[in-house]
Amino acid sequence: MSTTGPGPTITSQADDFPGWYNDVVRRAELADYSPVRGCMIIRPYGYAIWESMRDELDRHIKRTGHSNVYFPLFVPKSLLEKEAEHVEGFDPQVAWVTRAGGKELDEWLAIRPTSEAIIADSVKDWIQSYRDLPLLMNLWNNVVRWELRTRLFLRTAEFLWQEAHTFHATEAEAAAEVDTGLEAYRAVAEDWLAIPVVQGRKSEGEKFPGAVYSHSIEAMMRDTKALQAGTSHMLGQNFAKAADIRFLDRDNERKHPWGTSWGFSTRMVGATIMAHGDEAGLVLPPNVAPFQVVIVPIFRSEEDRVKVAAAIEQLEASLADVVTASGPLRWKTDWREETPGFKYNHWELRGVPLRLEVGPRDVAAGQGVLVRRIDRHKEPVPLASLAAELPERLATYQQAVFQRALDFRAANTRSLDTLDALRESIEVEGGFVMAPWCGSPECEQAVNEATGATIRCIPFDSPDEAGRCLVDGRPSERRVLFARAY
RNA sequence: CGGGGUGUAGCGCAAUCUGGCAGCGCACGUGCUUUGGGAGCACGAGGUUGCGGGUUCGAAUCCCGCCACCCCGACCA
Repeated sequence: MSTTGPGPTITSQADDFPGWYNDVVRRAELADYSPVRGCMIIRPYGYAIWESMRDELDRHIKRTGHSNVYFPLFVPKSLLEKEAEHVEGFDPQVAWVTRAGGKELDEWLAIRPTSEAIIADSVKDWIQSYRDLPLLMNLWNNVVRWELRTRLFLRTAEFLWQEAHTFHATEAEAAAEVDTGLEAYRAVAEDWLAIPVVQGRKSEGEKFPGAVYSHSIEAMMRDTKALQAGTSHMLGQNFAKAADIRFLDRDNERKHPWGTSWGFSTRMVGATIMAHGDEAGLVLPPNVAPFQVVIVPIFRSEEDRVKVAAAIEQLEASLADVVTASGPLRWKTDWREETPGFKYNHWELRGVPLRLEVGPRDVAAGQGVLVRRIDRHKEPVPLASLAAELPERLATYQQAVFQRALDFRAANTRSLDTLDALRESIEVEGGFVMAPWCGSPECEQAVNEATGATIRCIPFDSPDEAGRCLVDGRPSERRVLFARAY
């Protein structure tokens, strides 16, 4: 199955979601495979989407008092191994440099899978007094995790991300920082990418190796599977103890600081594709769309072309001053020598929110035909007033994308009480299932083996509700979120 | 790691069984005609048939070895 009409097509979302995803990523020119297995080449259109969410998150990070820094790509083996749970969790995924400068290295160098270890070691001299705290740092970098099964953007051996690392004098302060990080992710996901998320705590089995606890935001893709979209970790004093970081507190006692770390990666580009896309390709929220409006000129004769060009030129002059929620309006007029139909498909595949068709009939009427990508709704609009209306129209569109995702999630979330009902629901309908759980790893494992679903998180906003665990019937305090996940 | 499959132009494939000029569609270049939902015609460019070895007058095709990738399982999260 494929989209209608002649010309190249993409795999139908309904028939084969992974096939659809791959086609969209490749055909919309977001990314390519690389000569290195599991690694990806991010192309200009894909990188522009990443830059938009990166820049927005960076604003949140700086607004909340963090400074950007840089630490090395290489982590000495001895440092990576200091925190026992950490090294055990990452060991199979670490890539090593064993040879350099023409000889075997005395000490292997890990290519960072994450930077907790090297940062803890590096900052121990910076932290002497409670006056040196909190230390709030953030890195934008690349990391390598040697994944066996990779998918463009979603899980690649090398990926781009941001990792915040902070140190605090008290546990309460560190706990508040974990919330700060997660709130930044919620804001970027929901307000910028129009992806509604469930915030919650990870189960013991799913938390970050070396963390005391982990929080995450979880999003629903359009195949109803879950995607972890950002994590924020309470590291407690684990890494501080491993690296022997101590500070002298107000009470003249030497103490280990409490740490946090939180990360958000290029996986979110994949989330944006899968949370909004449809049979025609990408559907991008205006805030991240590299182009928010595309203008398609239509003409037959040279005489018509001149008239259309004049009208568009006049319109473009007014567009130059338009400011949207994500900065100056980003638009493009497509003058390529292709048919209008070709261009419609081309820009729909790329998810451009608004398309303005301008032909001879329109010019005669002083209007254009504005078409919304999300529902192909067509509307004649006067060219003279369009520029002034665009910020509002784009804001409305952004909200419509979010609302549609919210409705989709609601329609695919069920509250169930038994393992049989959960299995039936996961296998037949997919989606999210809210079910009571006693808290034991054994019952968590039992659900996973029976259904393939995992506990995505223990949601913060799930109401306290006494019940019985869906596996062993023991008392449960609240419902947790089960789903099959990427 | 086990089982199965596939490697031929940028992409998708045919030719392999039965050895005999390496082809088709899309994409790409030029020209003309076109342009309100993926335009048409003509001409053109593009190849170490995954790599190495063997058999043969002759190998994409047969034989041996290697490599890569995909699917299923296992493992991991």
